[in-house]
Amino acid sequence: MLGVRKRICSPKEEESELRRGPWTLEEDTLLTHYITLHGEGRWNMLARGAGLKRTGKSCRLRWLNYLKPDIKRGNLTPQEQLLILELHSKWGNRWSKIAQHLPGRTDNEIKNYWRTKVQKEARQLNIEANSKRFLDAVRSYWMPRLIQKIEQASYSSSLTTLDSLADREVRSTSSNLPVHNSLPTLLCPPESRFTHYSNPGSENSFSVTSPYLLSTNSNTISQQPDEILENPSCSPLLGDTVCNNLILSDTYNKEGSSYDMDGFNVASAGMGTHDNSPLECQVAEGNWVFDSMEDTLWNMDDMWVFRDLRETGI
DNA sequence: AAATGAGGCAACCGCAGTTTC
DNA sequence: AGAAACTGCGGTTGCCTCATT
Repeated sequence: MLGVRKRICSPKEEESELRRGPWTLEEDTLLTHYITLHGEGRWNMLARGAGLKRTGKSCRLRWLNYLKPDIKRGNLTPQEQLLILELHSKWGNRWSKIAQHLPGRTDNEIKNYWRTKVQKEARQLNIEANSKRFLDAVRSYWMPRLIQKIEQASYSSSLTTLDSLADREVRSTSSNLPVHNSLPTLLCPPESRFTHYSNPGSENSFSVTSPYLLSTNSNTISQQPDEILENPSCSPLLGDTVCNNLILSDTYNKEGSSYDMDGFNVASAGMGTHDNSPLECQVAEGNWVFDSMEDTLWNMDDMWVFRDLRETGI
């Protein structure tokens, strides 16, 4: 495709000068500075304008996957992992589409996560990662485990909150904060494909009737009715009873509310009963990342359970 | 201490769709 | 209108780091 458009130099000349491989700090600075002044877009022109000996593609990739200010760093949170699993089960390898629902995460990062973590586990278990069997396992075992992790983290954080309140001698004023009587028990017999949580001590009890479908727009999560409705296949799998104070999303709000990402639903404090209203979450931004948690989706318990699952032939 | 292997991730490639001239 | 350039996406590669032998 030889250009009709004006070129500063011929493609061959240009190509011979092009740099490849890892970006240097100087290149990063040049790119960031140029984009700060002139904005994104027209990447080939931008590359030349910034004085970078890189292709426009390379600049775009570097910016979108690494330099852009709102990019999140660090391990994926259990919530994010859960969302990835759910959305992947729905859309497959549509990484950019999935990434749109995880603010600050890039398609590349999600793709890498899937390939290094999820596919690896599937390989080790001799299951095709895109098979229905694997999908069932993910939905029946690993998603609940993640939810459990999320709730446990929530529980810990609420304890921490209470402790810190106590330290400040104001605990008595916050007696309305719910305290879990017990952690949820995962009751998930191998023969069942459904997920059940129970927390006998909790008065709050909900039913999950649809996938944990959350969509994001900027920094908010909003339920997207169409997407949920177009995915009836997910509902039966997740139409399970969940007790306790935790549910990720589910019944979309017919009034069309949206939720703050920071409020992404690990419902703990102040949760009412489920009455088809959107569930809200009291997890503050600082708790969104569970540093102490394993960054991997699977742990040894998961593996043990899954081997059990294999034997039972799901 | 050196060699080896695995994991993680940034970057590249090829293709398809869109935009620009 | 059509060719060229641009953009975005998904798949793949290769390099770096760290753990293990």
